[in-house]
Amino acid sequence: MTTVPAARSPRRYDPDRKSRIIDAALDVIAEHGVAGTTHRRIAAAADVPLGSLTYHFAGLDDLLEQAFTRHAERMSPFYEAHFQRVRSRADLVDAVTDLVHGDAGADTHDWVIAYELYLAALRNPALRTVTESWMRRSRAVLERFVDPVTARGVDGLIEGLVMHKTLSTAPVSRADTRTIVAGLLGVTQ
Amino acid sequence: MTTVPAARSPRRYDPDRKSRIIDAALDVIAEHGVAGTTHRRIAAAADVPLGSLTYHFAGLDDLLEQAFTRHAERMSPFYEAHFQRVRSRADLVDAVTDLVHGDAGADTHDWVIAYELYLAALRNPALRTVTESWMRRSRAVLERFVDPVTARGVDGLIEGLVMHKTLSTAPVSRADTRTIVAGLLGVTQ
Amino acid sequence: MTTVPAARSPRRYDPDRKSRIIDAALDVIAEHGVAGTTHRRIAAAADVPLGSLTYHFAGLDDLLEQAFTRHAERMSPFYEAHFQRVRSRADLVDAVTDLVHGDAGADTHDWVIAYELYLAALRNPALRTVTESWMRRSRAVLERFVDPVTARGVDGLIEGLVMHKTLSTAPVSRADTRTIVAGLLGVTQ
Amino acid sequence: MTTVPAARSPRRYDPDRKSRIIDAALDVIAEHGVAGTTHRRIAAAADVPLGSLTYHFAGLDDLLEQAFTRHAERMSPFYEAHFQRVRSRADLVDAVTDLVHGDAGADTHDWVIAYELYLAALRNPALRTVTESWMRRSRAVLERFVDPVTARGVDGLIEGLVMHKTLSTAPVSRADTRTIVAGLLGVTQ
DNA sequence: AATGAATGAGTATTCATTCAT
DNA sequence: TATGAATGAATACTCATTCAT
Repeated sequence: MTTVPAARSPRRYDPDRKSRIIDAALDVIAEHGVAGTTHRRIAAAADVPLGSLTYHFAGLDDLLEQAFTRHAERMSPFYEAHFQRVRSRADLVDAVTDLVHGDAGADTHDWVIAYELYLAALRNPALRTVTESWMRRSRAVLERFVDPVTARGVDGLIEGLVMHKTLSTAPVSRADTRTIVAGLLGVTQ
Repeated sequence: MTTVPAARSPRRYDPDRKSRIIDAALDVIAEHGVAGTTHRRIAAAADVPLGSLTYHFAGLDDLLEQAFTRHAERMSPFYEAHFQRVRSRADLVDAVTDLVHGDAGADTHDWVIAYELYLAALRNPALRTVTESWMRRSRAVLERFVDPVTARGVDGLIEGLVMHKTLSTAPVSRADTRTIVAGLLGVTQ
Repeated sequence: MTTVPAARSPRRYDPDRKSRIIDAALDVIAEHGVAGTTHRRIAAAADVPLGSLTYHFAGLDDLLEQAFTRHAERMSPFYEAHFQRVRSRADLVDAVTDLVHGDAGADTHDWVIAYELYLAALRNPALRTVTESWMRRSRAVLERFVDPVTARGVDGLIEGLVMHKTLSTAPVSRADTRTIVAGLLGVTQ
Repeated sequence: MTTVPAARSPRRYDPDRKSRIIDAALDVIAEHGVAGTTHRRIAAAADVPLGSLTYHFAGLDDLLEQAFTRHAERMSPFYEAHFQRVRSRADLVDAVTDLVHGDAGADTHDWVIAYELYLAALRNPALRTVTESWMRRSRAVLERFVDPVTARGVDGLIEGLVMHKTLSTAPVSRADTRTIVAGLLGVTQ
C-alpha cells in the first residue's frame, strides 16, 4: 500500500547549478521576454526545484542582473573576435554586414536578449551598468578602425539594422545592407 | 484593491471614455512598460472604474493592441509633417538630426512606447500589423528624398541612434549626430 | 463525460462579507496568535475564497489593524456598561473582581486578543492608535469613581491579574482577587 | 540566501557557540518577536553558519524553549537580588517602584522577552514549565515580605504597570507609581 | 449600459529542515 | 564534527476576468 514515490531526480550533489540557472534564465528571457520570465519557468528550464532559485539569488531582479551581465560578457569577446581580422575599410564593411546578418555567430536569440536588456535597463538602473559597459566595449572595438564619431554612427546603425531585421517580415537583403554600411563608411563599391 | 470605497465621481455622461482609456494605457506603458501594464493601473490613470475596461475592451491584449495602433497612427502623420519642408539633402540631414534629438516633438515618452511595441510585436503576431504599417509609412516618407536602400539605412540609423541616446548616460552630441547622418547621406559639410 | 463540477458554494451576492472577514480574523488571532494568523486561515474561518481577503483589504497588516480596531471598539462600550451601576467603592471592588474573573461577559478569548494587540502594537506603530484609545477610554471609566492616579493603578492591576489568571495553572481565587482589589482601593472588608 | 559566498571567518575552536546562539536568539526575539524569529536571523545575529543551528538544536521550538528558559533563569536571581535589602514595607514600596521604572537593571528588552514568553506559553505547553517556575519564584520573593494573597496582588500590579509603561506614550510618573504601590501595600506616605 | 464585488490561478519569496560532503 | 547546498510546503499578494446587480 505504498503511495506513489513520485519519480524524482535525486540530484543532491550538483556543482555549477547556479551557473546552469543563469543560462536557463537567458533562454527564458529570449523566449518569453523579461516580462514573461518567472521563477517557475526558469526552474523548469534548468530542471531545478523552485526553492533552488531563491537560495542562489536574492530575488528575480538579482538573477536577471546576473544573467544579463553574463550575456554581455559573452558577447563582448565575440564582438572583438569578429573584428579581429579587419585590415581595411572594405574588410570593416564586410565585418559589419556579417554581424547584421548573423553570419558571425550571434543569432536572433542573442540580439533579442540584448533588446530585452535595453528595455529593462530603461527602468532598472541596476542594469545600466551592464548596458554602459557593453556599449563602451563595442564602441572601443570600432574605434580601432574609425574615428570616435564614426564609431558611434556605425554602432547605432548596427543596432538599428539588426532591430529592423529582427522585426521586419521583409528584411533588407545582404547586398543592401552592404551598400548602406559602405555608404556610411565612405567606401566606394 | 483598497478599503475606502472612495466617493466616486458620478461621471454620468461620458463619451470618449473609451478614447481616454486608450490614452491612459499609453501613459502606463511608457511609465511601467508592457509588463507593468495592468487593468488596475490603466483604470486608475484614466480615473475610470475597473469594470469599465472589460466593458469597452475584450481583454488586456485587445486594449494594448488598440493603444499601440493609436500611437503608430499618431506618429506617422507627425513623422510626415516633420519632413514636409525638406527640399535638399542638407535639409534632410537637419531634419533627421532634429528627429533624433527630440527637437521635432517626439520625446523619450514616444520612443519608449515605440520600443515597447517592437519588443511586444516580437512575440505577439497581432501587433506585427502595427509595426509593419509603421515601418512602411516611415520608409515611404524617406523614399521621397532618397533611394529605397538609403531610406532603409537612414531609418535604421535613426532607430539605433535614438535607442543609444535614450539609454546612454553620455549621449552623442547634436553636432556629432549631424556629422554621422551627413556621412550616411553623402553630404559634405 | 462531464468532469466533476466540484461542490462549490455559488455565494455570489454576499453583503457584509467584509465584516465577516474581520470577525473571522479575530477568531484566528485568538486561536493562533498574530504570528499564526494567515490569509489562508482567515479565509477558511470566514468561508471565503483567498482572493476575497486581498480584495477587501490592502494587506494582512491592514486587516489586522481593522480587526483590532473593531475589537477595541467592542470592548469599550462593554467596559463602560460593566461599571454603569457602580455607586460605591464596595460596588467598584465587586465590579473589578467580576471583570477579572470573567463574570462580566469578557472571556479569555477577548483578553487573549487584547494581549496579542499589546504585543503587536509594540512593533507596529499603526496599532498604537488602537491601544492608546483603548487605554484612554478604560481609564476614563475608572476615573468616574476614583482619582486619576488610583485609576491608573486599578487599570494596571486588572491587566496584570487577568494576564496571570490567563496564564497560570493555579489561578487566584475569586475571594483573593477581591481582597487584593479591596486593598488597593482602601476598602475595609 | 545571498549570492556572495562571503569569506567566512574560520572560527575553528569555538566552545560556547551553543550558548552564543541562545543569546542571539533572545536578541532576535526582543527585536522581532517570536513570530519574526527565524533560523536565518538567529544565525546572522550569532555570526554562525545556518547549519550550526540545526546541529546544536532539535529545531526552532527547542531553541526557543532553551532561550526562554535561560531568560527566566537569569531574571529570577536578579529579581531576588533586587529585593535583598528590603527591610520594611517602605523599602518594599521603593523596590517595587524601582522595578517598574527600570531603575533596577531590567530594561524594556527584558520585559519584552517576558511578554513574548507569556504569549508563546499560551499556545505552547512546553513553555508553561518556564512561566510556572518563573511565577512561582517571583512570588516566593514577595512572600518574604507580605502574605501570599498580597504577594499575588503586587506581582500582578507590577506586571500590569510595566506593560502599560512599555506601551503607553504618556507613561505614569515615578511618583504616581510609588503612590499606587504604597496604596496596595497599605503604606501611608 | 455600467460597475464593483468576487475569484482562482499565478507571482515572488521565506523558511524549517534535510542531507551529502 | 560541522556546514552549506538543497528542497518543498507555505506565505503574502497580484491580477485578468467573470458576473450579479
